[in-house]
Amino acid sequence: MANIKEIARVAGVSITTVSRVLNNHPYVSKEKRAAVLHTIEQLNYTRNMNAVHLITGRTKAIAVILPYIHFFYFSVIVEGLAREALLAQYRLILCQTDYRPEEELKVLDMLRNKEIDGVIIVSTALQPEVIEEYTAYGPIVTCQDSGERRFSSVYIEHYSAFRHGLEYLAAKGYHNIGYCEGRKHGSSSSIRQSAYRDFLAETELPFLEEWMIFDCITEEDGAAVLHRLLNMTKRPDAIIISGDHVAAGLIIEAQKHNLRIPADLAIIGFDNQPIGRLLGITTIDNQLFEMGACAFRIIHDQINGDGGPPVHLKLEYSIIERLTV
Amino acid sequence: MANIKEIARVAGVSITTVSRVLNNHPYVSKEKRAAVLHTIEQLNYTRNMNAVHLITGRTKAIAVILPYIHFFYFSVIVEGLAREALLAQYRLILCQTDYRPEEELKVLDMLRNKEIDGVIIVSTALQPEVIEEYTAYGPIVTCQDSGERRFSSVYIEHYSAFRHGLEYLAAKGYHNIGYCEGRKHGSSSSIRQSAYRDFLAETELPFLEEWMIFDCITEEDGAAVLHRLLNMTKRPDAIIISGDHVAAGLIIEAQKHNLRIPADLAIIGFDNQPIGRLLGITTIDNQLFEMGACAFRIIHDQINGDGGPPVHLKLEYSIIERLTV
DNA sequence: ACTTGCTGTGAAATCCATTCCATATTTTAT
DNA sequence: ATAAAATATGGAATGGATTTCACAGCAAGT
Repeated sequence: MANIKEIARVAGVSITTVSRVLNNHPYVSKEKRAAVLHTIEQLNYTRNMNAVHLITGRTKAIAVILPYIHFFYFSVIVEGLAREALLAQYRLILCQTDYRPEEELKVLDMLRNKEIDGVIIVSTALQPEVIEEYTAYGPIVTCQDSGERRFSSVYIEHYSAFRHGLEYLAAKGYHNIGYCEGRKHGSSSSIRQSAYRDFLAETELPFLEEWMIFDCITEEDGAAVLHRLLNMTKRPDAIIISGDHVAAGLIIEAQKHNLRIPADLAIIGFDNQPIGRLLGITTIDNQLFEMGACAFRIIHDQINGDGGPPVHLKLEYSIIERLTV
Repeated sequence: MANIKEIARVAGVSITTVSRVLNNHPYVSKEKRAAVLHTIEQLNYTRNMNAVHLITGRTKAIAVILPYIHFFYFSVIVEGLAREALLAQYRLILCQTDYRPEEELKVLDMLRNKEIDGVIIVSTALQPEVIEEYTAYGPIVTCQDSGERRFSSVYIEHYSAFRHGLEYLAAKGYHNIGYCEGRKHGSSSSIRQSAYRDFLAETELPFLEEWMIFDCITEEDGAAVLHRLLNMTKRPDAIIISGDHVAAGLIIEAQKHNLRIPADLAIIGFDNQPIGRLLGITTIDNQLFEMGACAFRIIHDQINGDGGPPVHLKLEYSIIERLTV
């Protein structure tokens, strides 16, 4: 396979000149440029990018850490990332780590290894302190609210968004409010739990341990929630659910059992998913696509700019009123 | 930043010895190994992987070409890919190309550039002939039925699967069968269209141009389909829809308009999505996760094995009978 | 006529690890 | 005791580009 040296030899110029042509540098005469381009064509030459990466110390690649890709939440964020990456001609390395810390650390090590120019953490099992140690090796952006860390973040305020949802339900006259969550442990999950507990405590609304339902990941988990609700001696009259698809599961199952929404059970979801739009689910929009897009733009700026202080960008959520409250 | 030379100097050994330790090669004395490891620790050294990639000519990275990630179909295939990639300790480079040929070609060029060890094409706008030209530079696997090409593939037989669905509807007594498709142009889309036309022609069932409905991508497109159906003078009594989420949109909208499923309209979907399970949609399961997993295993074998002839792996689909037919 | 600045060109250093080859020492087999 | 094999180690070539530096020629400014 031809290399730059070969091109130089055949074209009768120096290696430097070939490199200049390759990189569109000035100060190459028309004749030599043409000769080089012709030789490149003729020998079917392409640059070995690994050599370029080695000498430049850049790869135009960014790693994305997330646990799974086939969840709506993650896939929309990645969609936002990918759109911007395409525009900026960067590569995204999808590092699906299943929330395994050792795998996530391997990805951060890629930053030390110079394999990548930055890391975008969509969701992680790692502590912020651990992530901070890697800021020495390159820019890192999270899509979680991690406080004033040495790495950047794009986030919505889950505490506030969640409370807003609860206040909305309370204002509509619902006083027995349940709560559905995905993972029990997890940074934004914990924030939402505190918001829930704090709100109920402050407003002196009833709090039952069994009204906090965890591990609701899929549509079918949502359907299962209905049966748990039906078996309760005291049942909530409203429920806040992280994920419209889970809410959809609950609603569809509720229809089968003639439970009226919102008369018997009010529901507010999250993520503003298409299925929620269709079913008329009242939801909290958290700008997932925009979050991905912003995360990319931030890291891109940090890679190509001054590499100044970390950016903390708060996105605004909004409650979309529909028919389930 | 420390490099291997520095480690060798400080540890008082040769560069070769450091490399041996790094790569777990035999023939290094306990003492020297310990000294090297200690120095590595002390100087906080890590390999520059770009140098490794350059000299070895391998990157343990595989590019994945697809148009969007936030569609169920693609995200589940990628989930399958990612699981296997994690096991094999390979990196996936997500190349979301929006079906732009020029971007897809750039990805294939990465194979020439030695940036990646292989390419998995989940869905593409390129012609098979174009893809074949790149097989010279490394292994390529598609998740589409492309015939006996010089690149590998994992696929289900869309023609046969689609006909099977139609036969199933016909056998159940439905004779006016409509058809909902995502993109009008596209390789598996065209195959399904032929299957539809062929079947109707052969069985002499009624064929109306307006019963072929295209650009049904989202749940909401599915809902829109209902309104098109309602406005038809002659309406199909059954419909086959590529994508359960689109079917779900149609079904949910149908409920709102008191159209009974399947009495007024039978529906068969594709992909065996969770939302379909929940709504009891009869569907054709096309093993998306498995398709991704197999695609990865095939390319992994080709990279690390003999690099023999292309593999063409056919996966079996199955009709899952539920309540909408 | 003379400095300054721009254009054009190439030699050589650099990025950093892997690996082939040569050599030295020690162990095992005959 | 001696040949053969295994262990241990390092020198130097290699992979393929970018970039700094030095220098030459030529046009413009004073």
